[in-house]
Amino acid sequence: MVEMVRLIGEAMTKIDKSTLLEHLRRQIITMELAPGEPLDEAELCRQLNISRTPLREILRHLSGEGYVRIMENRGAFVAPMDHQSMRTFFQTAPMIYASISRLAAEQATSDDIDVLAGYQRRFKDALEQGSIDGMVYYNDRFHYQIGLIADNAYLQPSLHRLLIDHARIGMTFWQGRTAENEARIRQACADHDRLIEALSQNAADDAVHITGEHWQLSKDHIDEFIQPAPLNDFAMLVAE
Amino acid sequence: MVEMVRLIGEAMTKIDKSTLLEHLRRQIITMELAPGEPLDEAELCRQLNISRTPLREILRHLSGEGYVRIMENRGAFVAPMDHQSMRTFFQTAPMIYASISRLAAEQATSDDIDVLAGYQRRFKDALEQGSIDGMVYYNDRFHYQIGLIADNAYLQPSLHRLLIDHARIGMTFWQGRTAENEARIRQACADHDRLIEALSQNAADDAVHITGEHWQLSKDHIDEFIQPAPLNDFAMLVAE
DNA sequence: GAAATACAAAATGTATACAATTTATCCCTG
DNA sequence: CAGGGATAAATTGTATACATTTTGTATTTC
Repeated sequence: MVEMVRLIGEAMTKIDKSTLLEHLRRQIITMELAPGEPLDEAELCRQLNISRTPLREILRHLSGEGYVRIMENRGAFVAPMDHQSMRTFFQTAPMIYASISRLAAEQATSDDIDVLAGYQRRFKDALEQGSIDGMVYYNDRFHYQIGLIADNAYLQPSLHRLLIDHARIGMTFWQGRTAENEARIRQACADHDRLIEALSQNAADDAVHITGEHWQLSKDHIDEFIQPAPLNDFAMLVAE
Repeated sequence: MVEMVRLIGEAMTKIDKSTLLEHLRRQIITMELAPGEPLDEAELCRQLNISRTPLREILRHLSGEGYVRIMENRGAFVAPMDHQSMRTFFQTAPMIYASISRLAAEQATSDDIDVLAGYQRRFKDALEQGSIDGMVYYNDRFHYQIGLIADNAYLQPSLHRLLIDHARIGMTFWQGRTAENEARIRQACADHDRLIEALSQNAADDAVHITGEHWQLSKDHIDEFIQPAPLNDFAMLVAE
């Protein structure tokens, strides 16, 4: 919302296309734009201060990246999240994350690490300021950057789609105010530091190991949060 | 080229957008449009008989799928293939192919198998007629369909990008006129039949195994074709 | 009063004119 | 004649008007 106001505030000046893309990506992964929400062309044109032609190209670009779904003659929607995608997510993420981490460790240069450390720094800033949006965004950018370092054009599109939904599924991760969750977030932050260290030393096995722990931390939290509260009424009725 | 003429022939009638997409995809994977080739908007508009606005949206759609690369203010190009992408391809394909096969075997329904068998049938037709374009295209569709059966939205984009380059890297596979290569093509065709059988029985391990052999067959051929002809001049000069 | 149809409003899809950028050509300078 | 820069041509990017499709509403019919 803050971002939005800022952009609308500058609505008079010409804003770069890639900035608008980044703006929309951020709104989607932070769920400021909810999954499945319809994206009205006319309204977005007003908000972003561009005409329909470039907006439509931006929406199709985001569609290609998996942020948006476009239905012929029915417009654009924020990529939906259903039960099926959750199941598939947990099935797929560990393999891709591990592969990307290994490749990134093998490829990483000093410059790569600098960029990565920059995102981790901004992530920590957001953590200190208690900015949930910021944490979600820079955590995403951090892992996205590892994907860039891995430099595998075939795995990247899968990683990107996983990151979109990981950000959205994991929103609760950053929100919880319990002491236990506070500790988990700090652990995640520490994982990042360890991962940077492993990557900078091209220690592939270490990087994969840390990534595994990092994934488990996130997964445990989500499992716990989802913890199905079964409706026992039916069982009580038919049991005896 | 045949396709092209057909489309131009019908240029007067209105052609569906998805048909144009499919047409361009086919031209790209069969290398009728060469990797890196610039795609002139005006010329494509004339050929496809549409105006620039929908063409640009089509090109951006193809860009999202990895068939095309778009450079700001410099137009669209057929996705390039460099040495780096070859290396990455061989590194990545086995893992994704295996995963997709396993998931497809777990998910496959009778209807899925029917569609898959349809592509295999058309593949065989192309094989009988000696249509290289047809073999490349329906082989691609066959494996693409297995991706759809696997029904994993996170792995599909990676599979799709692999299939684009597999079709292009493997073009020589279908062209060779040697007896040995003839046998290899028939083996590939037989693999497809075995794979259909395994998928229809939801035999995941079998499907993965067959996929492994199928991959190895393709890889051996490509290895052999590429067979590096090392430049020994330098070694001779410095050796003694 | 519910269902179906016809009409009206709104949204998306396409064509075209214009603006901005890139690329090619020509001329000038050294 | 090579190198550099200004100008012209070509190409891409954007805005807008119009066409088509979808969606909502009201009316009709049973």
